[in-house]
Amino acid sequence: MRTLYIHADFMEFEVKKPTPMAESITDQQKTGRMEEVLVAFITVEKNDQDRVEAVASQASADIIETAKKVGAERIMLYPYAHLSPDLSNAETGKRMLKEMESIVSGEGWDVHRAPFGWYKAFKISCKGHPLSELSREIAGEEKVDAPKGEERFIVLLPDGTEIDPKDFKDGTECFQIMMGKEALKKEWPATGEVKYTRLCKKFGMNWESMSDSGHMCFTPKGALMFDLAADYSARIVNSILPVYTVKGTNMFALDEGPVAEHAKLFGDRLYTIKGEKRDFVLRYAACHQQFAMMRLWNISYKTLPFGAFEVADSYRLEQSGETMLCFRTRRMNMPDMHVMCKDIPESEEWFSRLDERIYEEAGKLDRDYEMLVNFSSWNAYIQHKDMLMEIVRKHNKPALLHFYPEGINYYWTVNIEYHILDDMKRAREIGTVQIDIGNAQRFGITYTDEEGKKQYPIILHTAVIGTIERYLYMILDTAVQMEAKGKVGTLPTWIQPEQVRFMNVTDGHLAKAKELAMKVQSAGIRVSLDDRSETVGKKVREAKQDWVGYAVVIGDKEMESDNLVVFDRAQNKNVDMTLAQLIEKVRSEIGDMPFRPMYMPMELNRRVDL
RNA sequence: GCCACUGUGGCUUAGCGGUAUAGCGACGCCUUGGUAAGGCGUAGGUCGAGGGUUCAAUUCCCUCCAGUGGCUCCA
Repeated sequence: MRTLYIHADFMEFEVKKPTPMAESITDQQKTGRMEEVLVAFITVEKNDQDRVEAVASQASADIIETAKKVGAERIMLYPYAHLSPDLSNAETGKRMLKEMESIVSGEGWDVHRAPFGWYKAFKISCKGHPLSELSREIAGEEKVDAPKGEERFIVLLPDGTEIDPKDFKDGTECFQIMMGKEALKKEWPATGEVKYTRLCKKFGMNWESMSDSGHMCFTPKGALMFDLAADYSARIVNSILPVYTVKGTNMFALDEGPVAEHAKLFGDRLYTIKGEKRDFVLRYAACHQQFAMMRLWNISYKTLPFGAFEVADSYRLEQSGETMLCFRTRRMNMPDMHVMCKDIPESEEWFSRLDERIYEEAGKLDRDYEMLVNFSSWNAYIQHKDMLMEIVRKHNKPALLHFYPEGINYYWTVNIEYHILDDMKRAREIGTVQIDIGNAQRFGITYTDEEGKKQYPIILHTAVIGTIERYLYMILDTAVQMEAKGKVGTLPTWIQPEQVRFMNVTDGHLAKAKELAMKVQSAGIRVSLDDRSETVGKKVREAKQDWVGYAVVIGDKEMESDNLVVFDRAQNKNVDMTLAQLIEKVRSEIGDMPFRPMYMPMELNRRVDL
């Protein structure tokens, strides 16, 4: 259906002569006039024929909403065949208009339906304000997954008690805020100034204005941090179980059955592109690729469980007004692992282990999670209750259980969203783990069991540190919160773009500074050299602004002695140490975290201003 | 997507019906300086895009685009 709305001072019409499909009308119905009216010109299309009720209710709702918004007092429904080349048959058209008339009047509106199938003359006076003319296309999609029943929430305590969220007053601030938002539909608390974007800019993480909304670009510092986080995500999964690392494409044809089915379950937010012959969906996680590969693998029960892993560029068409730097993007990078398990008990065992690791990784950044546990049905809760109780007891914290309306065919049965409380007092989901019982069958992934029979594995989905972007968000937010407490904001040493910077006092000290920098660099540390002809004060100022971990001035004193005066950002003071001690200190802080060399020249004199 | 606000050189920004501030940065010269900005100078902008009102629009109005905040959404 296509519609055109005009908010008018008045609208009047008069029928001229009938067309062959004209409805029979009385003399009284041959003219009509309304004032302060929203006129809806309506074209019923062929597509609407098999779903008159859905279209009529959607269109009526939209008309009423618009009428309220513009402040119209009355509504006129005006059949108007000229908005579409693809008309429905006359029967459908008449039925649609009558249906809409009854819905709109049922809502208490003064409504007038102009006769169908007559040539009419009309006079209209459009108000001309911005919303006074609007057009719509109404698809009237049948809601395939129409929720049956209500969603509900329960707070599950470590002692096994189940509490209604509105009666639960304990738990962390994060838990209360998450519960308020999710279960009690409370508004977020008032937010302060958004501070993390300052750090995004400082470290070169920005929107790319020449792309679609929600696409980020990273200049060298950000690119380096990004890659280090991605390296780390790979290291984590490989330390958990045997992992097959793969690389895939990011687009899949929508005419492939499993892809289409999976897409349907994902709902809107699909990012699609047109190809030459086929239409494609951009993957919203690594699922497609890994499942498409694994359906071809010969898997024995002896090799289970194992993981498949990729840092997958993933795409979701988030609403444009909803994008948020490093947190909600249309293109994101998900370190996505799927764990193939032979049965439910094995999947629960590994679900628990992944949960543990997810908490551990937040802990390494001094952050803590609260759990939002989603169930696709009450039965799923009963089925996994023992596992969940074990998890809740282990963390000794409540979990907010969310039950989706029954009867929706989700691929997962249970998933946990792990939320942190950020500087703006918002609960933000970072990590996740899910149990998937649907996709093995959908994609035809099987393993051979002890008796030589084909079985469908249970698949766990997990992003242990969340998307790379969100992990960076958590790191930057942690730094923002340090500053909020009056401390100097720092990044963990391993992910600092520049761990050490040397700066010479005069030209005469440059060779020495460079020599020391090279030594530090060869120890596997990112080091820069401020060789510009600037004053020491200025160099130090900029080193501090750049959040360099350790800054060392090289002058006459350092020419003569091995002792260095090192500015230590974390302590925010100067510390005396030798070069060997400095190297040892930085290396031990990096520990066994990933290392990459700098993504830009060592010498500041050579650097362009980014 | 909806509502509100914002959009001025690479960045931060002043201003306003008569084509525009300043700082940082860049570039040049001087300065060889010891832990958060050394000095002087030069270049760089058709004030987000399009349309309208006007003798004249960066300034007022409309539309669009982009960003920010809130809402909604987040199988």
